[in-house]
Amino acid sequence: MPPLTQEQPLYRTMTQTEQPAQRPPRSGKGTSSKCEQILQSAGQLFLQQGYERTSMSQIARMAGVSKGSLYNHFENKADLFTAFFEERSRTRLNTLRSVSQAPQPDLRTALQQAAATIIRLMIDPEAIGLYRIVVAEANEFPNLADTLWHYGVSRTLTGLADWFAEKHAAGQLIIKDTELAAEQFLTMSQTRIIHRTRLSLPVDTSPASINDVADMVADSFLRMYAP
Amino acid sequence: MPPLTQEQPLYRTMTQTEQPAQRPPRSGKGTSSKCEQILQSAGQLFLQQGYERTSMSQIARMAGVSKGSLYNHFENKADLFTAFFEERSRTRLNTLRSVSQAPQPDLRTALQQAAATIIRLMIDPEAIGLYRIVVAEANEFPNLADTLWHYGVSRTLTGLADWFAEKHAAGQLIIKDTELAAEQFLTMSQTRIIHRTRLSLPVDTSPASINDVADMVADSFLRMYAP
Amino acid sequence: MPPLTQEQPLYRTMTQTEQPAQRPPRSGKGTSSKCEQILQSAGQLFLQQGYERTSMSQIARMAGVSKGSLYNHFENKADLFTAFFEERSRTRLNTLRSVSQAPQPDLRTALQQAAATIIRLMIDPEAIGLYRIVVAEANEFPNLADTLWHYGVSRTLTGLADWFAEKHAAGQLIIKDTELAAEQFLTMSQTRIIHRTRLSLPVDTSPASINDVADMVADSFLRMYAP
Amino acid sequence: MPPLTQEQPLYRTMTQTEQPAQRPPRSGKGTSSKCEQILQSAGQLFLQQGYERTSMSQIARMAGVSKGSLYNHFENKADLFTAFFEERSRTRLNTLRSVSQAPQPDLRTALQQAAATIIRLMIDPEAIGLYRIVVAEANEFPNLADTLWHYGVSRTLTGLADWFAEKHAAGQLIIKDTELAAEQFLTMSQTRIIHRTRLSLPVDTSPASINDVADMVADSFLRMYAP
DNA sequence: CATGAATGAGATTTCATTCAT
DNA sequence: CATGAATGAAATCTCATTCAT
Repeated sequence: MPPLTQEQPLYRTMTQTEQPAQRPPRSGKGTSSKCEQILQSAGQLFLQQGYERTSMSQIARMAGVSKGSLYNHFENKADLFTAFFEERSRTRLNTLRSVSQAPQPDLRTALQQAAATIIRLMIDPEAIGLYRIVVAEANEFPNLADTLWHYGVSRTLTGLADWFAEKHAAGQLIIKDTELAAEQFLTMSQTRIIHRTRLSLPVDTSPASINDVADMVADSFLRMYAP
Repeated sequence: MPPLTQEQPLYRTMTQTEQPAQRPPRSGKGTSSKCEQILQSAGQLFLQQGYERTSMSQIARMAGVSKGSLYNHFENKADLFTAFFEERSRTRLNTLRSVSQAPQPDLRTALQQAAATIIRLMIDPEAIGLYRIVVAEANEFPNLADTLWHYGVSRTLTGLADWFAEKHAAGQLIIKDTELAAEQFLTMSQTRIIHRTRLSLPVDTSPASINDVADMVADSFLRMYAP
Repeated sequence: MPPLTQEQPLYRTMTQTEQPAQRPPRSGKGTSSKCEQILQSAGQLFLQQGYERTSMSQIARMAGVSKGSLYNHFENKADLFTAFFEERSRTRLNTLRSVSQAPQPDLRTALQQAAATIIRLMIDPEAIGLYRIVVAEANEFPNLADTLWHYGVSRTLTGLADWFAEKHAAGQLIIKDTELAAEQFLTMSQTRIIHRTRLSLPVDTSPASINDVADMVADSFLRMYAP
Repeated sequence: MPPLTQEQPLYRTMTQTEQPAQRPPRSGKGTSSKCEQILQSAGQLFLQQGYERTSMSQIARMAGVSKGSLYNHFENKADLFTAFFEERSRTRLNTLRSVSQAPQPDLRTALQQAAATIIRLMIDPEAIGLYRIVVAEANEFPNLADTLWHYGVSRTLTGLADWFAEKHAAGQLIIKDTELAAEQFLTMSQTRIIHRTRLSLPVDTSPASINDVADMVADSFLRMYAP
């Protein structure tokens, strides 16, 4: 049996605008529950153990299907993996979109809440798992980063930038490059808690601790951009 | 402008004092070139491919030794892996220590140079590889993060914090919590370039681009902490 | 992460009454000839060479299947080993049951025939092999002795004891403890021939020699228990 | 009562006269303590784990010598193994010799004590281990059985036979073939306790239990051979 | 489509033995 | 003699994938 010789880079990096193919479960039959079942189990295992440590047998066993069935729905392990990743990125990360949509009378409060929301969302075990997978497989599956960026970061940045533009127009903030500001805001929100959680370092993730960091982010941001 | 709220007691971050065991190459016989040869090859492969994708046969082949020899020097694959990681962390990451030691007449220039240095060091392929490994194996090898923190982050933070304390004493900066400030500085320096490099996303790593981010970091930091 | 190294004693000793699990060949699909083929080859090799000296590759080669197939049918080498042992014990040792069932007019002749039958059955190469395996692996696989006892010794003893009870009731023998008498009869039958065969010592196993020992057993037994 | 039929010429049992080579530790240097140290450790491991499961590294480690030293004293693993077995057989099994040497006024008591002594000596863990090794390696190391027989069984049988001859001459027993009687006595002593201990089956080895079996042996023997 | 037995390559690890020092 | 690093063969077991049913 010829083994797959897949040392080649495999996947071309997408541009940020390119839309990842919305995989239909290979047949227009709709939401083939078996397919979802497989993706569900695969996801749990991939997120916990990573790509290499997860075997097709494990997935089949957990999904309650035969090993052969996996190959009826997905070409191979890599295909199942990317399908899982896109599905999870789509369904999970779009929650980040609404970071800046809860209106607050006070600007500082609004900023603080936005930062706190970002922190909470990004230390969720699933978000942490997706991040780890992207970083771990950056060489073998460069496309994952595109997917993550597309569904996760990109929307968040756009949302924040738009919001900052409004505040700039309203005279509450003075920001020339709103997109850079958005990136700064997002980066600063990762101070301490998100960073350490990604490394599995011991860290205080209590609401109080999250609020402290969010306070710091809001204050620093205002010092940087308040009139 | 609202004052920065960083009164919190700074929860215990890590066992910063705890010293990871300085592995002797199993015999005090000196530098045991075979051992280093193995570590060298293992390092190259682990950094490129990660833990699971790297096989002991590959390592033996590249090091020019027999498979059995690997097990005369290291108990098993995991042992070799952690030995490699500690050795590389020690020899490579201590360069981060000197981030803030080049004296500059101008404070802003000094800050900018520090940020630029951080960026340059952290997008070095080896530093990126070490980070990826820690994140990828955070579940299986939680100790890696401790090692990385000990040899890399901890020293940098202490160096920055000491420097900021001097500037505070000199009246050039107003910083109550110098350690938090150091963490902010380090986090902000990761904006855009480091972040995207870690994800293998296309990114401009030219000196000009690095300078731009460093400028931003310096300016923002001054806004946050200048008198 | 290295797999768990399970040096632990593996198998708990059964009680004598507990019935060894009647392994189905993992699927009720019938007689799964592949499975039997494997067991057949494994048996031949285990009996000749013992557990440690027999390799899975050898078994696969002799059975004409791939190495991987062995692990589709049996969890590991130890599992295959115990499966083989139970199957052989069941199919081979139950012949011992009928030791005392050939009716003879003369009691002494009957006893002599019984002893001769025991000797013949127990110096059969396969029975010798099974005994050697049990003794050799008594520490690593304590369950084997239970199996051997269950399928081999236990039935023989019961058969003999029942027979002696009949003769006692008929006044031909005076035996209080029929079970002890059965054990004595069985032990005495092992004098010289069985004993030395087990040790691979040179020994005369001719029918004449067997008859001599059987005579001795019958005579001694009658001296001990005749009225 | 039919007379015991033991007229047969007693086929040649073994090379009882043949003396196993008394290995000198390869150099006339006397009792090279290192050699004994190695044999001691090897013995412990071989007895516990058997031949195949014991590695040369284990032996070297336990003996506190280097692996290379093993090969300075013994040609290879098999050589070390047989050397161990002969040394242990010599030093341990000769205790069996004195089975019948404690004089007792009462013949029945003397027989009972002899049987009890045999049982006690043969369920000693070391004796059990030696027996298991012989049986386990009967194919690979047929010589072990010779050694065991020479140092263990042969002497015991001769001692018993001589003793029985005395009693025959004294008119206390009527035994034509004293050697066969000795073999019967030895075999009967193995009933229940020794047998089951060799198989690691649960068995009562209390002094009371040993006395019961010894009583049974003495009584049976007297019934067989008393005038 | 679903199944699960079959496969063969390759993974980690062990081990008896050698040899230069 | 003693040492211990080095070796290469072989052991057990895993895994992605295929294919007949």
